[in-house]
Amino acid sequence: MISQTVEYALRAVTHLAQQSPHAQTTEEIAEVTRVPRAYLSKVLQALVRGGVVHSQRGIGGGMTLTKSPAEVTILEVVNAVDPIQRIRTCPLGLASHGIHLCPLHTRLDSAMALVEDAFRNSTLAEVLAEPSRSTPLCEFPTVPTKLAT
Amino acid sequence: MISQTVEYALRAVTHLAQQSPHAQTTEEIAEVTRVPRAYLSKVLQALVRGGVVHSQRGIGGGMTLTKSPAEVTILEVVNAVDPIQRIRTCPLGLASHGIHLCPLHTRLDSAMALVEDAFRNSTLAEVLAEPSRSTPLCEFPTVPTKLAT
DNA sequence: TTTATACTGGATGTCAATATCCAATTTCGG
DNA sequence: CCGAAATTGGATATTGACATCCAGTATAAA
Repeated sequence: MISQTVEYALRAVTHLAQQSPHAQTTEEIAEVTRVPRAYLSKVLQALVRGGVVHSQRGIGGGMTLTKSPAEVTILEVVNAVDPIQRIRTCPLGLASHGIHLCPLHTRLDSAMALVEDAFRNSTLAEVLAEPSRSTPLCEFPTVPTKLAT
Repeated sequence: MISQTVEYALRAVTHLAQQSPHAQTTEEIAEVTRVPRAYLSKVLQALVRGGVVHSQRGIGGGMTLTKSPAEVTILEVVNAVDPIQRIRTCPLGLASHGIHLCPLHTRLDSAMALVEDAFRNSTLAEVLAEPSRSTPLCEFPTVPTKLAT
């Protein structure tokens, strides 16, 4: 349902948000997010083309978010690499269904709309701010507990 | 997002529901639903294994729903051919996230849950009964007729 | 200006989803 | 029983998603 590429992209921008506004190299991101380095570079390229991420070559360069984490939605990230496929015309090519989908495809598209809305209403800042027992990408709790590992 | 296989499966069971309880051959379903015949037979096999569809060989045989259209949910059909992938453990394999997903993956899984719920609360009978300008799988508006069962 | 660093783009490889084909099997009706 | 109808299962393409590799290019710093 959620492609591997989307999963990778979200991990990458989450790390960029955590380190914002400091640039991170592809290599650094790959290690923290456990994404294959070579493939990650392709995913990041898509994010750059999508305007979500800025890239800077050369020493001291790397990747940064183009906006603050509070302004980047999950949906923007998803759309940059693997857009949600909404059903806009009848998949069977039935002319009479062209604009007004039949009940079946209306339901399927509604489900896609639910996902789109959920992603639209979620920002990277919210993901990082949410109190939780675990921190995104991080093996250990940010707030130390007396629980031994 | 929604795989081609799921789309095909839903078209097939929709047609079976429309013709319920009369058996339909793979060939008949393929024509109406515009699904490649050979591939459709594989999809139907999955539906049979999933208990959604019953198959009968030989002359006069074909495919029928195992239950009435009112009892078959979209989710059952989806689960039979390409189950919704819920996120149950941390995709990064972080031990500390094992059971309690981080906020990022919690959000992604919630979106999948939304889809699952939408599909669970939709039956084939509802899809067929819903007033609409177009009828599932049918090119022309259905003319209200007296049905003999 | 030189050099190390880091992204970019193209070529290529791998694998699962999609799709096709056919022989084998079951079943009904004559 | 026999033959036609219909599904089943296995073998085999084809395609796109995922992944790797490397030469080329841009950039900061010395």
